Amino acid sequence: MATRPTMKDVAAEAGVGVMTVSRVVNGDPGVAPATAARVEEAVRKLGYHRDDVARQLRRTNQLSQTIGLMVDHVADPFMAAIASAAEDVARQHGSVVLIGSSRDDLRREREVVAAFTARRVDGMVLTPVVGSHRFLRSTIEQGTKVVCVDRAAPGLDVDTVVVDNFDAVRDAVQRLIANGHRRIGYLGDRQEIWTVGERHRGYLAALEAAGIDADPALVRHGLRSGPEAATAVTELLAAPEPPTALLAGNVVVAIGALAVLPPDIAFIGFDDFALAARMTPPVTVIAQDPVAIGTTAAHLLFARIHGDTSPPRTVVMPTTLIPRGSGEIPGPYAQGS
Amino acid sequence: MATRPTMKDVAAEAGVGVMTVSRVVNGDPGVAPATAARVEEAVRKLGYHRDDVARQLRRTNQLSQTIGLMVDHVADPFMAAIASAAEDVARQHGSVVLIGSSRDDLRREREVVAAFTARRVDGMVLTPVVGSHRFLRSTIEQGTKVVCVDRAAPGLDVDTVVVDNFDAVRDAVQRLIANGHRRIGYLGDRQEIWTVGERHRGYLAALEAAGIDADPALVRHGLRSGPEAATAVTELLAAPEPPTALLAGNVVVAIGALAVLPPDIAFIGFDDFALAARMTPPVTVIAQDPVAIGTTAAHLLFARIHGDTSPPRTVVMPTTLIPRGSGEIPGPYAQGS
DNA sequence: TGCCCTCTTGGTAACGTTACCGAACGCGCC
DNA sequence: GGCGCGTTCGGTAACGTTACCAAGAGGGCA
Repeated sequence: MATRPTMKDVAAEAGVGVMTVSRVVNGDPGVAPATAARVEEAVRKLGYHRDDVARQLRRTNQLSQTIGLMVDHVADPFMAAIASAAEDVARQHGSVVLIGSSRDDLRREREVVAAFTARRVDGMVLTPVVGSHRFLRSTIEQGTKVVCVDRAAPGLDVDTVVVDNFDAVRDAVQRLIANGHRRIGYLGDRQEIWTVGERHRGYLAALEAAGIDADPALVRHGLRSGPEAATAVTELLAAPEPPTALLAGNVVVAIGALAVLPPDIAFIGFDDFALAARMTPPVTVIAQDPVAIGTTAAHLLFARIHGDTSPPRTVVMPTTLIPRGSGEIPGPYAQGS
Repeated sequence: MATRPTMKDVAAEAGVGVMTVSRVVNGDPGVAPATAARVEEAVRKLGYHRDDVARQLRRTNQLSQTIGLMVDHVADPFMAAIASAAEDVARQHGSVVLIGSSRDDLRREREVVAAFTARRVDGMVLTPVVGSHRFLRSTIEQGTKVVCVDRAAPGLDVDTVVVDNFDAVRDAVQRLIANGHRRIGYLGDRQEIWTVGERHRGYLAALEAAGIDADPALVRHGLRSGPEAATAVTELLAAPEPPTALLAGNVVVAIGALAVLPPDIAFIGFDDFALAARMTPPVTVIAQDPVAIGTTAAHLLFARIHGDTSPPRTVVMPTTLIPRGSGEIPGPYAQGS
């Protein structure tokens, strides 16, 4: 196994100095075309690739052209779409993306962030988990840019891209109420997650505005997977006074719930998903645009990396309620029924 | 904005030499507890993080604890599952993952691979695109390990993890034929992609074995998105002699096709997807296990990184045909109908 | 007391690159 | 011819870390 060639090897091969090789490799001006050709020939012959590790070390206050992206779980389609969008933007800026999953574990998030900063990322996009993010303080102070996406990090004064979770869920629940439902179930992930908390608040606000007492028996928090959500639905519906409508707080929960949901129960899910329109009945959803969210977050990050020092801002992206049928199933109090 | 502290700063703060700081930071033995405590205090006070860029430079023949993962498109749920599995394995080995998408573009693949090697990754997992991969030769010779996943790279002698694409599709098409279909449509991505070619060959083999002439009018290649697949289905079904059954070569095509597919056309898709069982009719699929595939590929890669020098091998993971209904719709030649 | 051995500690030289400076060369002009 | 200038090139010193070696302190033993 050949050892990796260095500029010195290339220089020797081409009969020039290392500085000339450096200039050619980086496309710097001031090299005679004939010399450059000789160097490029040597580069090809030896299979030389510039070593960015050494390069970054020397160019201390330059950029590493690397950003980090930490999401809850890469396999989650919503997060995957954000990741893909972020990667596209990074590419436009000549950067690559380090990826990591927190799996909703603060210790793991810490480790991922540490691994990122140790690799001198220019900045990172995070979907923060529950807990204190004070450990990010020193990282930020040392110049690493941070943008939060999907979830806000309370106590951390950074750019944030979120959607109008509270309004969206409140409006959706109001819609269910208007369609004649009073016993509306709520299925959500861990309530401590910012997004989840906002959505739950929206649910409660809609009930309160309609003068409906919130029944804790209709609420299930902490659902982390499809099967957990399915079990929760089965249990809710087996209760003495089952709900006539359900709201699912995210797409994982929604898909899990739909696997066992009878077609006569009204249903609205947060996040759109493929084939929602082909279900029986077609599924009404609160749609957000993960590509737009990821793109916006990445643009904010690169603006910071490139010197934007304006005060941190929070961008609220819109959601759209897409009525397809499942959310329009009338409830027992529907007018005219 | 404070500049990033170095070991020298910590050493000055703690009143020790840099070597002592290095030892403490790396948990090396041979430092008196009292001294170590003083250093750790200084580390905390200054918010010091080890600079792995400099570390890697010095430890030239050591590992960078970074691997690359290049897939066609991160947002593709199949690829996202592989990415997630690979990240989990990487984490077990204390490594982080650089991610990149080729988007089926050889030039882009080259750039991503170059960006990976420039960052001295220990190895990479690739889903190679169409084209020659000779440019990987020098990278491999210089010690970067490569594992191909999902698709083989013809002409590249590396570990590869694939599924039995040919057999799986041939068996699925045989099943459609046994159910009375003779005009069976095929919807696929670019035929030049290894996986796609294998699946198409399986389709042709099943037809030939049954003595059915392959009708090119029933075959659509090069479908890169859901909408393209939907259009293709609409066109195929509008033809004078439309197919009575369809086989979709991957999940993106399948989901696109299902958006417009009438319920009386038999259908089998490659790759399982959420809620396939809840469609009307429930969708028969050839399922592969992306988590197992990604995990296997990552394990192979780390085995190589840790010194495995046995000859490259190809691991063929199993697929499972899951009959749910859509693939069992009888055709015009069904017995007893 | 002198010697050796262990424990702890620090100095120095790399790793591969680039920033900074200076040198060599050719050319035009006084 | 001498001088200045632009072009092309190379030497040297960093970047922050670790490998290697060496040195001082302290203790045990002859």
